Amino acid sequence: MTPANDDVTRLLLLRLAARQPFGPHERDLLAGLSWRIEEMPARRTFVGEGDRPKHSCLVLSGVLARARYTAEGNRQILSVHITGDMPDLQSLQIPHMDHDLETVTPCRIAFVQHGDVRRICDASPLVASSLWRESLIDAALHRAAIFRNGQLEAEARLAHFLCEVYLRHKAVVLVTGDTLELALSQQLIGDVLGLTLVSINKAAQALRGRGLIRMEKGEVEILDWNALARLGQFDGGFLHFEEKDLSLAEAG
Amino acid sequence: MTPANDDVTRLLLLRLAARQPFGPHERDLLAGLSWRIEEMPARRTFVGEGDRPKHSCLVLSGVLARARYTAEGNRQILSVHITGDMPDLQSLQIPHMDHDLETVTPCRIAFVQHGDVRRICDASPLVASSLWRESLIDAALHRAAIFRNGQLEAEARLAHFLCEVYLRHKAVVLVTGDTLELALSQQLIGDVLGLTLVSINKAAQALRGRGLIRMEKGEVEILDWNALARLGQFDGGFLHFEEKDLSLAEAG
DNA sequence: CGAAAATTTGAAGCGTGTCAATGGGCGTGG
DNA sequence: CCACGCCCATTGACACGCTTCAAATTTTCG
Repeated sequence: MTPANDDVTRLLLLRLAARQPFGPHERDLLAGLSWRIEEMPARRTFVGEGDRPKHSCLVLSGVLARARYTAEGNRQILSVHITGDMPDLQSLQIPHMDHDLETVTPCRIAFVQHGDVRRICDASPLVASSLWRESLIDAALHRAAIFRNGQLEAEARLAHFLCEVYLRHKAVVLVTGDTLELALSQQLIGDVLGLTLVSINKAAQALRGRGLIRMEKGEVEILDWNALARLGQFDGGFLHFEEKDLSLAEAG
Repeated sequence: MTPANDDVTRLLLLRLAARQPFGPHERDLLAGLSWRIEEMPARRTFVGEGDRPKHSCLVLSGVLARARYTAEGNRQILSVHITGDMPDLQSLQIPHMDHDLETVTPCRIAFVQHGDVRRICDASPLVASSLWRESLIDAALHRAAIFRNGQLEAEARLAHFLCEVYLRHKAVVLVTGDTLELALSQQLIGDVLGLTLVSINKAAQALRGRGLIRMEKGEVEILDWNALARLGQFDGGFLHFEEKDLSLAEAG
């Protein structure tokens, strides 16, 4: 166990144990995983659609996206991932990737072999179910995206997305006050919301005009959480945080 | 074990064992589950957003949908489910429902207690991972929906949806030739695709006009699978069927 | 400092939504 | 048996939100 490996273990435990109490047995199993850590530049596709990965990964820092492309080359971002997320847990159980995995900003990513993960899942139902739960929360995020992109118009979509991103950053303590560093271009947000960057730009200005957010140079500040959540019809419940996390969020 | 219970077990094994070989131990565990079977009329919401269900369910017959509603009362259907699907597996691991579960047509549904399912998961990592896999395929369907609704326009969206529905019906042998019984109103398809029934109607006519489908009285016939799949940019891979299933589909 | 990327703005075009009206199919009840 | 009502499919006109196209400006980074 290198020190780097310990850091990864800490981050993983922080996430998994937040929703399920672990005993020493589970902690040992998780601490026994060996991770390969890799630095990656922005905009690199490191797992492609159709691949059969033999590793899963954990985001240590940076922003990463899952995406599919149309025949015309347009990108639909399926989800955005930050520190503490495991964006390709599904590859553990279903062989072929149905989307790409690409970095948005420069990232530090930790990789672990599928075989090792399967081994600790078999050794402990508690570990297995905690990872299962993570992948179910991932699916809940997908459902939120279907709802948001299908039913809300541009301004509300953006509001909804910012609420989600804010809460998820808060949960891993990447927020100072009500400001979060968000290195997401408007082009990228457009690809998330199924809109063009022109629409995003105008929606962002509308939200600024209403005094709901401040947004500049890769920084977003939530000025009026309640109004933003109402406009975006955002219900944080789908993130399935513990009560303590939610109360924190609502205080924000 | 009533005979009805045996039928449910058979259906469940058909689904789970298709992607993972089971031993007698796993078969016994699954056969030991006790199901409560219920008949339900069309358009009934039997699990609501915010509920904490203590059961999961398996669709025996009929069509069922997961849905969320906007503040204005508009419905976004998150997914459509048919015979053999387990649409609320997620409730096993995440307590609160983030959406409704409602019947579309009259349904026969089998319910099983969460506790019983957890017990057999703890007893066999193989059972656990097969259920986990099911929920991951569910998530893959969500991703397909995000892509489809975000990037394709009306005609292509409808084509994509029909391809998906066709393959899923075929996988559980609910198709005769290239015709499937599909008791889905255009209103409902609109709620799936994030479009109005007017758009669906026009898209359907366009597809008929191109000679790709026949669609009448709750029946859909695929006339030109390849063209339909191309138009809908549909790649069946995300359904993660076995090779045998896929080859069947491609022959269709 | 220069090149590339990101933001901003304006104008015009198109895909969907909205509104409205008609007709058909089917189960219920007189 | 027919009448009624409900749901569904169909069609047309118009409005509106978003896309497309284009260009200027600012920011970022090697």
